[in-house]
Amino acid sequence: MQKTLQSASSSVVVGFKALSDPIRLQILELLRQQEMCVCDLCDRLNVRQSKLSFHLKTLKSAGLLRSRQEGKWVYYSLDLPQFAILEQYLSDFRRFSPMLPARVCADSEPDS
Amino acid sequence: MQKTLQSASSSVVVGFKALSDPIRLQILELLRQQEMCVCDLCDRLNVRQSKLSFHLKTLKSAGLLRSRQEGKWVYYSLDLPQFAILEQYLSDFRRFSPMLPARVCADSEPDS
DNA sequence: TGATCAAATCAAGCAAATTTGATTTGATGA
DNA sequence: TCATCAAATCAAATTTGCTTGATTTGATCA
Repeated sequence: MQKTLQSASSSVVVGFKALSDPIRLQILELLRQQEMCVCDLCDRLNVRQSKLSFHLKTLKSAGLLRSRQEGKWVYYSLDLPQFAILEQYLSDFRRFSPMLPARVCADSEPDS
Repeated sequence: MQKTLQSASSSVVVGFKALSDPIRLQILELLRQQEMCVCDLCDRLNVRQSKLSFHLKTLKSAGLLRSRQEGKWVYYSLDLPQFAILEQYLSDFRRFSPMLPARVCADSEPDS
């Protein structure tokens, strides 16, 4: 059973799941510009702190964010390598799809 | 309010959501090789027909699959342009992230 | 027309993710 | 030590997504 490429490792599923929420994409888009602390993100996104904390945890678990503590504050920033992995997973679909014509759906036994 | 790039259009969220399920990734990986009808996918993935139908609909709504009817059968295949859009969305994070150093979290008024 | 088969749809039940408000943790500084 | 503040955690309520079995739709063919 040869696999053409990687077979949906769970880190890919987790990555895409992390990307599948509007608030989380907004977080990422803000952090694309610069590292930010939780309180800043709260202000800019206008969401409650516990809610933000939940989504930050989701993104961090997925490997998309890193965090760093400085005094009372915790700064979050993008963890770019994981973005590259997901990007690669997607690009493989385009690169290796043979664009074959229809496969005839033989009702049963292929019978040589 | 200038947006650095696209701002998480809902089609991107829907796309990533569609990609965030193991069964759906398996479907895509099978279809990377060739177009297939629902019954073939059922056999190969060993899932019930109604379940598969649900996931195929999810993928198609997200723009990742196309379908084509031929007699009693419906053939599904990858819809590659949408893959490229999601790929582009991800790659923009890597391309335009300035990798700035820490942003100091000034408690309140910036006070010049 | 009626039988058959592939696929879609539907409603009900179940599982997982999200939101909310309250509480806890942990660092800072008086 | 105590007060304060940023952030994480928790339990409960809610919402959303998934699964299942049954039914419906629609095409084919006798």
